[in-house]
Amino acid sequence: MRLVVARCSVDYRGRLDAHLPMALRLIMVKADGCVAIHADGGAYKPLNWMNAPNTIVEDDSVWVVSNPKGETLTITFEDVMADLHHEFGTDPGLVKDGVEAHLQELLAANPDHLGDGMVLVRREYPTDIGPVDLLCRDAEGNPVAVEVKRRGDIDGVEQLARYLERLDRDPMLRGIQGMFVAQVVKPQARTLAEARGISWQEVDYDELRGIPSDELRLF
Amino acid sequence: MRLVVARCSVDYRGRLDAHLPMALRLIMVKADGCVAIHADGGAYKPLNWMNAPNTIVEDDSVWVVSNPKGETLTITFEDVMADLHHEFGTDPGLVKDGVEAHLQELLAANPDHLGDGMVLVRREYPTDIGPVDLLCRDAEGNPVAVEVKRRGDIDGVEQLARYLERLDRDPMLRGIQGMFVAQVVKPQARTLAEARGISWQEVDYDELRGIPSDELRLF
DNA sequence: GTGTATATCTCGGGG
DNA sequence: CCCCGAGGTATACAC
Repeated sequence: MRLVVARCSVDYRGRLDAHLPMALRLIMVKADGCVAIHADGGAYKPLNWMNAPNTIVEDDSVWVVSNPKGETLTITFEDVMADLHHEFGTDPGLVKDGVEAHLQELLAANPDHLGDGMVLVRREYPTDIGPVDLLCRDAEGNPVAVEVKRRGDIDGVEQLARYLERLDRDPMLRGIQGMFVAQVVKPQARTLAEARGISWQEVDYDELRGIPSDELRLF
Repeated sequence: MRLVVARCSVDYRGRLDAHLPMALRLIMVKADGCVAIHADGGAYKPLNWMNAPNTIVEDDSVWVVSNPKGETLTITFEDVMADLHHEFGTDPGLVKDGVEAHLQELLAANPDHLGDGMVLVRREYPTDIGPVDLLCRDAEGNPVAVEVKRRGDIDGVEQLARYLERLDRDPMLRGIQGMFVAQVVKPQARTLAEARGISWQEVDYDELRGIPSDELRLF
């Protein structure tokens, strides 16, 4: 990784045009060739960047970074305060816990949490436009398609509605109900779900995690 | 901005749990207190981060970064290869051109581009689920709701369909037509639009920019 | 490769 | 403050 602290101006031409006036900034060049221009604030997103793969041409006080799509990032240097280089090697990588996939696993192991007598038929039940998260049957044996999200937004309701439209065509699943499940279901999503005849439910991740995996199946 | 190159392990506890094993990385601390841990690859997104506002407690070889929401980022150092500090000052900021808002302005100024005799009624016409980009009337005086996107994806068609559903309930707008406009309309979006009875159109940004602002209104 | 869904999304605007 | 939409979204994964 190369780190350059310098006064510079930057121009990006590509999917849009963007210009950065001359100022002191950090230029970060990673081993894969990607470049990011950081100001001294504003979360982790750089002011400007260029992802790998790309080629960097250093000419005197100007760098031109270009990629195969024809986008270019031009950095014009005025003053270089620091310029250092370190070899990091490949990173062992990140271990995550608590994302949607895990929420889905927990609900699959504890379908009762979604309603008394609810049983799991299949996770990732396929349709011709993609898999629905959980296919269940309720206490009366009626089919229920469950869409799981960490954040319950309007898009997720649309997604579930598209699945339901397809699933309902299957004679085995005729009259299938939809259930939208998330840690937080946003107001817009609630309204749309209700308008579409889809029930919604908020679940607590920590509470779910506290439940031992489906003790009810062990009787 | 403070830049530390060091062997470290990192643990984040908050919206999810995440762990980074010991390895050589860059720790970037910006003037507003936000912290980002970068590996030597993987675009501009850091492996781990914590946004401002937060407090950093440096204790021997361990940093604990915490924010008001109760999230914590713990960095354990083994070897520090570099540690430098620079004052950047506030950045003059980015100038952008070519995003959706500008496309919408250009079309609002030149509704004829969307069809002969098309006139603008209002930009950002409100509905109870959000504003539609442009409300127009065609040469026959029939209402047309226009959704403008830079990239014409399936989501945009869904969005327009939702607006149309609401707008059609207004007696003044009964029978309203939909028009989906983007620089590129993806095949899936075309198919969905046609299935929904929504017309679609691709527009050229540079061509639009070349048109002087609505000369047809000056007759 | 395109298409689809997720994200500790980030960022900005409006109520 | 939250809600909502856009993004040069980036990223992973299926087809």
